[in-house]
Amino acid sequence: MEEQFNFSSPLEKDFFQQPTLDLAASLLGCILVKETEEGTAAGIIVETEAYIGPMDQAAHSYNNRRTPRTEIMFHGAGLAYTYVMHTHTLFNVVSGKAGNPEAVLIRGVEPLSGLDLMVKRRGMPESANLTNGPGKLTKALGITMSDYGHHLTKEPLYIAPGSLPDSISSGKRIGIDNSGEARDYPWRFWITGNSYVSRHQKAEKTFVNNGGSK
DNA sequence: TTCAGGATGCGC
DNA sequence: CGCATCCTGAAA
Repeated sequence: MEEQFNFSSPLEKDFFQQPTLDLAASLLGCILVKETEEGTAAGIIVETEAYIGPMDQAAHSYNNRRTPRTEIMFHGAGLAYTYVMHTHTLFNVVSGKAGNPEAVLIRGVEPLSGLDLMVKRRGMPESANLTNGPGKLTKALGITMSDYGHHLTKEPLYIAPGSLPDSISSGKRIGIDNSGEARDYPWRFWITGNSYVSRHQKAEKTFVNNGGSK
């Protein structure tokens, strides 16, 4: 029998309008859903990084660099920015006002449903290794370059509200060692202690929530 | 630990 | 053309 998944409705456009650093933190705990003909897979976002193009040397859109690849980042918050690095597709949520090329990279998710599909796509048994990295989670969820420019408020690729994390940590971003002083910006956010975070690193700050839901 | 894979962008 | 990159899996 076909399994049915009922997530909350997708987040609305307004959710994505917040400042990029706030959005990067707010996305933690939210649910990333991808529907394909093979089935639906979804995961809880547990790790993000902010890229603020105009002044961020680590961003593809640094200094407002505008190319076919970065073009979508100029078209407003809530769009999907996917790109290929070596052999892997990476997924970002565009943020900022139209004309400001900013985005949030999704670096880790915790499987929530469609686990069998993720195992099949990754060709390995269930473990944190399934989705604990930006290139791994796109493969597990079935996110590809065909999702480039899709608005994340609707099927087949969307973000739904989840639960508020108990604690959020922040620190330096990963893999940008040749980006001048931007390499040290504390623009990486993760759910404290979650095992689907891509790399363990000392937190510069930790924020504990008091309760509530989102 | 090193290294290849291979899309994209940039500089020569 | 050569080289670097918001990465990953396999080899040594």
